[in-house]
Amino acid sequence: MLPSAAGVVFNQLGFAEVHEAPAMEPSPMSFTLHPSPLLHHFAFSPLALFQNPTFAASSAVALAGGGRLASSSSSSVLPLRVFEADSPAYTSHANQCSDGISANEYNTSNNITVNQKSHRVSSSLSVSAMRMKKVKRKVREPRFCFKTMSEVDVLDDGYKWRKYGQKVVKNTQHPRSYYRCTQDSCRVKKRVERLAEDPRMVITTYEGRHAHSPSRDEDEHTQASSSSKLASFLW
DNA sequence: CGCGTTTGACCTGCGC
DNA sequence: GCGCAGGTCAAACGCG
Repeated sequence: MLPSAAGVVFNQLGFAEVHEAPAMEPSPMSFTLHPSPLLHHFAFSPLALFQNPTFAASSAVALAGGGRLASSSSSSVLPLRVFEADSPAYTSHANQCSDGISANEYNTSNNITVNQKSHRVSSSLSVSAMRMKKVKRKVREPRFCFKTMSEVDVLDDGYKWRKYGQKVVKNTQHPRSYYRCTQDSCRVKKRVERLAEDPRMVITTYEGRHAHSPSRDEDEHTQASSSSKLASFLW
């Protein structure tokens, strides 16, 4: 762990982890997310997660998404790392998230090896690497992943998901679940699994980009809070 | 009855 | 070519 701003550390995987102080306290934190032009590339807005009670109750949060994150208890603004689908940085993070490769197993020198081995899963082989192999690959949607400490597997991110599969992944105790957005024309998918090293941590990987707004039916009618306005601004 | 979950079968791509 | 592993499909089932 590399210490950064107060309450925020970058772990070995390069994720920004936001810790409550002390970590035992269950009281929710609130965050201000500064919108980034890159946010719209992703399947959901991290802000919505932070506004969600389930998510906010997590004592530790790690993100690999767009934008900048600022804790309300301090004025410091934490720049989050933004990954594009074909970038090596994204690749390494996506692979680690979705394929359970631990930080110990991973280093930059074996980047290509890891990519090639699991490109079908992550589909984030760099263009040059793909040309090298002269293999035609299906173009995948932008993906990113994050992890949260949570008792529940599926966090409410404002969208409606339908589970379409579950798979036991090799060398892990916990199955990986596959979800698809229930919206007809929407092809966004997400995978949910628990970290092998720490089952308290939930890894969520989003693939694709929603072509619609969140379907939080009743809430939209009953709540006219400024936070929801801000959320819709970000979507 | 409609919608969501479960789960075994099947498909696909990679490494050997 | 074969085996393995991840990803998806779809029928069966459960629940409100």
